[in-house]
Amino acid sequence: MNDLRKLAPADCSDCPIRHRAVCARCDADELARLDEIKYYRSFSAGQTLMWAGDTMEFVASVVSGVAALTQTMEDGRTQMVGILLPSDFVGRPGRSAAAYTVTATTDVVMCCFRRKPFEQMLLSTPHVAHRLLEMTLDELDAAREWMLVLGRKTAREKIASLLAILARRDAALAKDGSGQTRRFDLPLTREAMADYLGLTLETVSRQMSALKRDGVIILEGKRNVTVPDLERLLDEAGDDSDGGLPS
Amino acid sequence: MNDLRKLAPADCSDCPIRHRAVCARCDADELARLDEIKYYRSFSAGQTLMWAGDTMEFVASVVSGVAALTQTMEDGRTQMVGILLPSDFVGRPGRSAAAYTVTATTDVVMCCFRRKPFEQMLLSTPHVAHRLLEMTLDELDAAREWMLVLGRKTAREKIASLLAILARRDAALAKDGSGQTRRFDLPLTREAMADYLGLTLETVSRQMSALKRDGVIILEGKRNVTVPDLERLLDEAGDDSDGGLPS
DNA sequence: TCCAAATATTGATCTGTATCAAGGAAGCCC
DNA sequence: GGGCTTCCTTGATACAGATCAATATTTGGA
Repeated sequence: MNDLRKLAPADCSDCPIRHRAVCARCDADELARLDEIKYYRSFSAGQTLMWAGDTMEFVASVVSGVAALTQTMEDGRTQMVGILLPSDFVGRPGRSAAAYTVTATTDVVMCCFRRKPFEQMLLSTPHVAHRLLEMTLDELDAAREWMLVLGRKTAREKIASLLAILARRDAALAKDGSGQTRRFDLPLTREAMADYLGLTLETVSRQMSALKRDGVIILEGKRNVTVPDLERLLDEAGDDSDGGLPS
Repeated sequence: MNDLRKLAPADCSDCPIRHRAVCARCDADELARLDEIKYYRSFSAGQTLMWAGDTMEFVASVVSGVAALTQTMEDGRTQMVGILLPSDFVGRPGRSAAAYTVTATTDVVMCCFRRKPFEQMLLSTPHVAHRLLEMTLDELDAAREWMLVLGRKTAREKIASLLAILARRDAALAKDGSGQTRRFDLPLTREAMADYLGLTLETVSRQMSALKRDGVIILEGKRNVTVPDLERLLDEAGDDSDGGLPS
């Protein structure tokens, strides 16, 4: 995730998946086979798509919206372990039980593939397996980058890191390129941000206010964020200049 | 990592890789091809195998010893993002620059494959790619499990979580099965433990002392740990009974 | 065998974030 | 349009873990 490669291109608003996430190199025949085992599902904000431990009937890609992968301890402490943006893939071929709880944080449309036939296809279509390996390695990098955020950054740096990811993603989506000013809608509540960052929602709120007071971001309402100077934000995040993303 | 599947079986002390990590399903011909592009390298404790950003000439599997993947911020804050145990794989086919710094925490022997020919082999040998996908998914699960530890657990729970992982791994290696008492050598300094757990080394030391005082562990010297009651330790780690590992 | 360096322990104090608590703003249904 | 409900902000206080500091133990080399 957080990878430009995973963003839906403008010319496939219908199903970005077929073009990018799974079968960038599929021929017509292979696409037809995928179409056969594919179906769409919609979820509304707040809905849980699957619970950790559930049997998964499908693997899927996000067509639109944002979903969160979370792990929870017995006493209720919750950690978000991943965020699914359009074109991200969820599900683990070869394992039937879901490892995490998946919750829609906005309205979400998923493109699902029935698991068994998809696994068969993996075996017979090396470049699909290859693409999946590439995507999984990207996610592993993202998860490890996030470990640094969770383990070593201050609350302010954590917030800045999250905003930087969202600002870049949105800029890429909007294709407004290298414009200095970035403006986007937060797809997460303060509580969801806290769960992603290993903080409490009060601390998130305070740090958002502090970043606003210091002019690092401009807040209109609670969800609309403008970043007047991306460099400044990255600085606040403690990232060594480019944060590992191609731009 | 932290996966039983990745442990060297007793019958291939020479090179566990060929049997498990990469080519569990290779035929003689394929093994011969792998042998051609394979060589061994030794590193002594404390040595850095590669720096983040370095060009990697090879991908590799750990034959023996323990190595750490770390990320560092400009000001020196360091986070360990992975620990390489025997039979773990390191390197990213398709990308030449190393994403993390890799450091030997004990003496280490690696089984290296030259990168270019290995990538070729991946393309022509689907089950190797498949095995790699499986391993990468395991690592992703481990990384995400660790995100919960970093983001939400207390210092005491973090220490207990780390000890639990090491205790299980060692028990599996020693094949002493379900014996209640587990005894092993810590392959990490207090500082390395701190870097793994997102703590300071003083806090690690204090919590180790506290766990010792409370009878959760018995310490002989600084590095030899005995766990009289694994259940108790898992309890201290806050894990819901089995911590996600098969046993 | 002794010394120096590396590693670990323990204590005193400080501080960033959690926790507890009280409103305030925005959406949404009747 | 009033009154829920949900989400957010802000303040006061507490505490876990960081930091600063001193000492102890182990290791390795001459």
